Amino acid sequence: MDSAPPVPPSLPSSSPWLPFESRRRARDEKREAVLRAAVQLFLEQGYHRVTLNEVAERLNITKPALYNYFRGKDEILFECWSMGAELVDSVITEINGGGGSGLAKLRKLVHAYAALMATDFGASLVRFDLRDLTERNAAVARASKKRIDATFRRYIAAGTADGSIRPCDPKLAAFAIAGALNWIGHWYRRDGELSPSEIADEFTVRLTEGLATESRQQMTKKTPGAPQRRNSGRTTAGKKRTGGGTR
Amino acid sequence: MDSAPPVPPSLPSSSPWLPFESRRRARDEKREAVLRAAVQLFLEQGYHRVTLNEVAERLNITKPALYNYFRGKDEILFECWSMGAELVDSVITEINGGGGSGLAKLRKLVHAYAALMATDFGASLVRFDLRDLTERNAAVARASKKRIDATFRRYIAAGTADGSIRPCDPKLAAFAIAGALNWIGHWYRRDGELSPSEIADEFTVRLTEGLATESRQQMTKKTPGAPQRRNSGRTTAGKKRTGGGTR
DNA sequence: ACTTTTTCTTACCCGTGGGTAACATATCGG
DNA sequence: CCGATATGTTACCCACGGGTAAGAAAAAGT
Repeated sequence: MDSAPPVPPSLPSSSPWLPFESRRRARDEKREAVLRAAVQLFLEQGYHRVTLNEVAERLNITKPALYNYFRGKDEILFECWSMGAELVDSVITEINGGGGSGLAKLRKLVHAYAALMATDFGASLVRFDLRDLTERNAAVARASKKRIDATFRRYIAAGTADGSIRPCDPKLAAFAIAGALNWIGHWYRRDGELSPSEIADEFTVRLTEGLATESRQQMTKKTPGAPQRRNSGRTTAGKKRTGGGTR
Repeated sequence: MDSAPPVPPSLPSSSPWLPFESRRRARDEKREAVLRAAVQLFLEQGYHRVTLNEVAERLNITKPALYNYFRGKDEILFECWSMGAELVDSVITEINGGGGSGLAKLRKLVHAYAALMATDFGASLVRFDLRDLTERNAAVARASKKRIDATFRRYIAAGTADGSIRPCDPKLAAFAIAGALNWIGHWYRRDGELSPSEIADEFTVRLTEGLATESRQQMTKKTPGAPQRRNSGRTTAGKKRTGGGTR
């Protein structure tokens, strides 16, 4: 729990860094506790119906205490949103780091993203209204969303280029897949019949089976390294400019 | 503004019914005008950020005048939602009336539903928060949503039964398809690059190709006689042709 | 022990916006 | 032309909730 900070034992035990660090950590923990309480309430009742008094009450403090950690209600909302965005970002970084065909990467992303949608911070990505944020924060959030969307399209485009995915419009295919995934955040219930892993597994299959070049077959962990291209023509030629976000 | 009531000149002008009817119709037209203005503002800015004064202002009246037609803000929201629900219901009734395999019916539903998501009242189905309604109205809305979801599952189940759809879990398949469709209501923009019919066509293919037993092949354009926009420009670069601004 | 800094509470402000009351004005049947 | 009904306006109420000021209480530093 408390990993000893790199304090040389030769130093007097009165090192000012330890208290400082522990204090900062305590503060961060409290800050995060606020976010956990807030995100739960926001998802449960909706941002506008949750009062800061309620958030504070759940933490056994009073409303003004919250202002020690956040500038205002909308910043709390934004930080919740950011927590979710960071989760997605780390997933993407992880996948980018690994190898595999475009289809393989897409499947990894679908699987992880589906599981994320079943978490509070993950769901907040799609259930919070960016218009509740300040313009500055909203811009950050929009940029984040755009990067995520671009990742879906990039994997799909890469898949059509390497032959693992049939030719299709990456933009619309990404919309369809991301839409189905995002919607999980709206219907998933902790006390429901479906477990997050069940959902993730099933969606991974269902959302990509229509795209794969290799016809239906068990998609094992190992994606065949050399998928025979049934479309031996210059598949890359069909690649449409996807990168260009017009906005 | 005041379209002359269709009064046949042959009838005696003293018929009590015509004035009554025309009056009631005028009232209904105004009521609907309120809904059109409201749904637009709600989608644009979000329910909680729209004031009744704004709605009234757009109609060149004042806030209390709205109370001649609605009991309160939440009822306006509900009526907007209901307009969308009725559109879906009529689509379903139409499809149920016709024949075809489970897959065929599913495709018709996907196509019509996708197009609906690109309309104001259609989008309101998925972008309004049911928790803003009274408990009574929310119950009605939930029931409606449930019926729609059940229809998706029924078509899928019917498809697996008649062999047009491969075996799968109807519940999760319906979630995936409905999710992708519902998400249209969140990203579609009138001034975007994609026309509603393009979206509907593409989603019809993309969302069902993984389910069909018969492998890929052109699914012929036996799309139902939905009044398609004459925007038959084949290229994806559909111009930002957006006709009549209802304003 | 003392000061200083951080944290939290009590008490309050006040803009906002849904909703209402009272009154004015068309509209209609007769 | 005249009441009755519908429709709309001006002026107001007031609950709600985000945000702040001032100071107590608890840690931390010395």
